[in-house]
Amino acid sequence: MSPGEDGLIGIPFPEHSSELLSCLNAQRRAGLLCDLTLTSRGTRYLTHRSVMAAVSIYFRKLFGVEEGEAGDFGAGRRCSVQLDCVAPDALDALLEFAYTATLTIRSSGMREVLKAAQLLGIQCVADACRDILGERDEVEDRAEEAEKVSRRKKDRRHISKSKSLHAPSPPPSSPPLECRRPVAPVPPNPDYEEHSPLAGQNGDQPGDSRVAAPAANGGVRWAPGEGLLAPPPEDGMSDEEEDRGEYRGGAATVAPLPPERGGAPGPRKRKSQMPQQCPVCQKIIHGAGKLPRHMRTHTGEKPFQCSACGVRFTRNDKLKIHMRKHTGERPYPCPDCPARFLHSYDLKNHRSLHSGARPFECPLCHKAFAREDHLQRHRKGHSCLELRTRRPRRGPGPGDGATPGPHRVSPLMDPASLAHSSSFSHSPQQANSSGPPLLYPHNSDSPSIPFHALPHLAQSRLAYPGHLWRSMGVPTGTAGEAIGPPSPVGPPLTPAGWEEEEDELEEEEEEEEEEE
DNA sequence: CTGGGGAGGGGGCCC
DNA sequence: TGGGCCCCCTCCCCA
Repeated sequence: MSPGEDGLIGIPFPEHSSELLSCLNAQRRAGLLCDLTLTSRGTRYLTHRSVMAAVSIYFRKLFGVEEGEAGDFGAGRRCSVQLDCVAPDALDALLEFAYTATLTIRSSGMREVLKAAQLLGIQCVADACRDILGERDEVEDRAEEAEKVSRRKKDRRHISKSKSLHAPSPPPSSPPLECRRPVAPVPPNPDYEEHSPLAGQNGDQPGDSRVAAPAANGGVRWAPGEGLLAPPPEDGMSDEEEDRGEYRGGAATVAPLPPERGGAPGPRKRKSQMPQQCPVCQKIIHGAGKLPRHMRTHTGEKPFQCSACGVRFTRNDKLKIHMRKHTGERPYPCPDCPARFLHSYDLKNHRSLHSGARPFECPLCHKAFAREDHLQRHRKGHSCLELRTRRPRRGPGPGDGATPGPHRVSPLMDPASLAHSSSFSHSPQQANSSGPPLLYPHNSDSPSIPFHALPHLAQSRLAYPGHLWRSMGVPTGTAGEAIGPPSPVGPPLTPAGWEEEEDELEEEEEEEEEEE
């Protein structure tokens, strides 16, 4: 915190967003405070306009949220929307998704949900369905190509620094990704007009606002960087295509994302070792066959049970290690003492005790640690904050904070380095861990959205569900790729404002290094 | 607050 | 392509 400045501290409540969503869902199920009635082929669904506007481009446009005017849909007025072009099951699934962040659908209904998601402008759902169906979004291709270029540039950096708090410069070699406001609805398309969600429908409740949205609204789809696009020809989604999802049959709550994320454009073809994106947390999972393993962290499925004590595990290799406790096997003996360990990494940590090596030094108080996680824990505590002094810029010798050992420790206690720390990952468990004020979950390997990319949310300090970000059409590339207006982020969100100057200098240096 | 052990999860390599 | 195995990182818990 700057001297003499009444710095603001953002206290994270990681559970808030999920609890909020859960509460809203309970209200929806109870019909409480529902100000929107959706009707699909005779089936009515009560819901909340604000929620639908949050997840759906279509409803955002319909309610005038984009233009900042609620029009006839102002607060306190109920309205109904007829969505006969959306199958009831698909609409139900989308509503469940909106309130639970989980899409539960049957493979056979995937295409209906895809159509509904495209009609309503729920991009992330459309993405997931499209991926399962083995279809490709050309707009996404371009975005991913740009992301790939940028990611390569970032990978060149040995210090992972998040620039999420600073307005990034677009990579010169990559086309800028823009988060544009949707343009005006496209002219009516005869093919879509006849099943436009809203055409010619009346409200059916007292006080309802009559919805007479342009017919073409129902036939649009949203894609980042493209505004609202004319609907693709129906043959663009050939019914002859087989479902190629990895979760075939029965209800699918998860969906594998395209291996092309970050990969080569062109026809959809899985490449070995190609990264896949988790449809739940949007995390990129590297390695063939690793996505199902990762998905079990979301589903809680633990198919591997210990025959001795009944403890269950998500992974076979973890069960194998666990079994060592029963067998007494400790395959990693210390050559310097009788100690034996279950894990190789434990042995590695242990051996550093013998050597006395403390390669992990706090750049602020210069205290050295044998283990990196201990250093991280130390830095998360407050003891070091009070001792912080300006870090020596760069230079040789111990304590310079640049290269304190075999592992290069992120030298600054700035938001960027904090964001890089695992405390700011997507994992709710990790996010629960105590730490300095954080802004939103972010991991340099994860597709997080910089705050400034969404100026209307820039004042918020809460983590925002990923599906909402994506549904807003914001490119979910790595931080620094979504190009938005100049950051309106106002008050300092962390007590690290005094380091901003250093950060800027360091960024300049890094840019110079890149140019070299 | 720190040291140490254990566990969860991701990535690489190989089959 | 998926799974096994291993290594590594990080977090949690306890002393």
